[in-house]
Amino acid sequence: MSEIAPDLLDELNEKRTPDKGLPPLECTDHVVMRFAPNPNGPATLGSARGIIVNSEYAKRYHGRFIIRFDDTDPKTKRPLSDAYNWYLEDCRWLGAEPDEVIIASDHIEMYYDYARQLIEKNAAYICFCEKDEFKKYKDSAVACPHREQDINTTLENWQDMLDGKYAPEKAVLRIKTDMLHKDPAIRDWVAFRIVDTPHPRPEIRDRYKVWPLLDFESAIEDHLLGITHIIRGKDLIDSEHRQRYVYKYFNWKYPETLHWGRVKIHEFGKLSTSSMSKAIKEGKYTGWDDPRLPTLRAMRRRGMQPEAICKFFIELGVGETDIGLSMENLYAENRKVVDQTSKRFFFTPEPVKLIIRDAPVTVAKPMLHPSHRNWGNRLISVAGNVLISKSDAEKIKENELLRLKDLYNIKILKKTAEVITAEHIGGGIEIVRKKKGKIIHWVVPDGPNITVLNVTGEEKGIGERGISDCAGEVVQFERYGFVRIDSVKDNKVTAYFAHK
RNA sequence: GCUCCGAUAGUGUAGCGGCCAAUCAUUUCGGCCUUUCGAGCCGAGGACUCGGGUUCAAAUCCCGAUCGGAGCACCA
Repeated sequence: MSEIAPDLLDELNEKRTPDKGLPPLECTDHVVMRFAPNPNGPATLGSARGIIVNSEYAKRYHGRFIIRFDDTDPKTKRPLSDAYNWYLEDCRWLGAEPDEVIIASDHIEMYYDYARQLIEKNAAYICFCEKDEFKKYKDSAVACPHREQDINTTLENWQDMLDGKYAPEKAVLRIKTDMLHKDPAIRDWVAFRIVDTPHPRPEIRDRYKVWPLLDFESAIEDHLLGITHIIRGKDLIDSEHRQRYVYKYFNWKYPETLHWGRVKIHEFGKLSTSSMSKAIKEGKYTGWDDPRLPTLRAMRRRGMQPEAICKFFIELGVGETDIGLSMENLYAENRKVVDQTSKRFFFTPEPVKLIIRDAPVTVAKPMLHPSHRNWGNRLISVAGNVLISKSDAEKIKENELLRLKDLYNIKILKKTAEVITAEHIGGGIEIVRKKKGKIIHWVVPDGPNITVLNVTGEEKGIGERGISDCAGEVVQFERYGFVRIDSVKDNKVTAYFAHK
C-alpha cells in the first residue's frame, strides 16, 4: 500500500492523530476577540484561561485581541484601582499583549445614548417596581404596570433618573424581551440601575449615578468593538439570550459564542476574588501574591513559567463540562520548563547534625546542572561536620551504609535525636549503588538560613552558600523541589516553593 | 419550583455512525539510565453513567433514568 498509494496512507495516519487543544473557529475573517474582566482583584488562574485562549485564537487567525474592563459596578463588585494595571502586567507576562484596552466606565454617556434610542424604539421602559414585586410578575409571566408607559413619559422618567431625582433601588431601566419567554431568566431584564457609591477611578468618582449592568454594557461594547467571537464561562450563556434582544432592536449581528465550564482546582477550592480580598484584609494572607493564593502574581512569585501556564490552558481546550483539576497537571508542565533551566543546590530543612570521623578535609564539586556539564560546579569545602535533613535523619539506621551526594560514602555508627555519628569510608559511588544504599544531600553548617514558603505554610533550614547569589532565579533544591529565590538579605534567604 | 446544558481511564482531553477491543497528556507501577526520591528513555496498568430503541453497524443518532452543573440579581 505504501508503494501504490502513499498519500492515502498519510491520510489514514493523519486521521489517527488527535486534535490537541483548541478547536478551530468558524468564520475566521478579521477575528476580533476580547477578554472582559471586572478589575475587582488581580488576575487568577481562572482569568488566565480567558486571557490565554482568547489571545491565542486572535494570534492563530491573525486577528486582534482586546482587554475590556467591565468596571460598571462601583458597589457590589467594586473595582480595585491597582487591578487595572495588574491585569495588563499579567497579560504581558503571559505573552498576551492586548492590541487595545477599553475601560467601560469611560463610556457611560455612550451607553446612555443607546438606552435613549431603545426607549424611542419602545424597546425599554423605566420600571418602578420593588425587586420582589417584579419577581412575582416575572415568575407568573405577567407584564408589570410600567411596561406599557408611553414613550414620551418614559423619556422624561429616564431624564429624571439621570438627573438624580430617584434614590437607589427606586427605578431601573428594563429591556423589553418577552414576558412569556419560557425561560424566566430572559424576561425583561435590567439594563441600568441607580448607584450612589462613587466609582474608585479618580477620573470618574461621582460623575454618574446611573450605571449599566453587564448585559447592556457588554452588548453595546461587543458590537462597537467589532467582536467576532466571544469565549466565556457558561454561567454567561443566558447573557447571550438576553443580549440578543438588544441586537435585534438595533439590527446588529451577534458574535459567535463558545462557552466553557467551571474550573475548580483541588488545591485551592472555591476562592472567589471577593473572599480572597476579605481574607487579605483580615490578615490571613500576606497579600495578593501570597503563595497560598491562585493569583497569577502568586504563581509568578513561586516561579511558575508563563509558557507552562499557556500550554496548560491551550491543551485544556474549551469543553462545556465542569472540570476539577489538580495543580499537579500544571506543575508537570512547569517542571518540563524549569528542569532544564534551574541550577541545583542542596537545602536541608530542619537540619540534624552529622559528625563524620576520620573524614578527610576535602572540597565537594557537585554540578550546577546534571545535564549541563558546561555550567560548571559548586565548590564546597567540607571538614567532616555536616547537616542533613530531618526527614533523612529519621530514616537512618545504625550501621547503615550511605553516600553523601557528590562527597563520599559513610557508615552510620550512632544515632541520637540531636546528632548522628558516622565514619568515613573510602571508595566510589559503585559501592553504595551495589548495596542499594541511599544517596542523600547535605550542607555545611555555615550556609545561609533559608525559609521556604509553600502552599501550606513554611519550612526553615540551611542551604548552600551559592543560593545567596540567585535572588530572583528559579532553582532546584535537590531531592526537595523547585523554588524561586524571592529575596536574600544578610544571611537570610526567602524562597517560594513551586512544586516538587 | 421553572428554564437550559453536560456525562469517555484517578485527573483532564480526542473521537461525534464503520478506521475504536478507543487518542494524547498527566498520575500510578515496573525496568534502564543518572553522584537528586529531578529530568530522560523503555514498558505496564487504567474509561465510553445506566436502560431501552434506530441501524447490517453506535462512544458516536433517538427516548427515558441517574448523576453533575448553570441561570431565574438593581453582581460580573
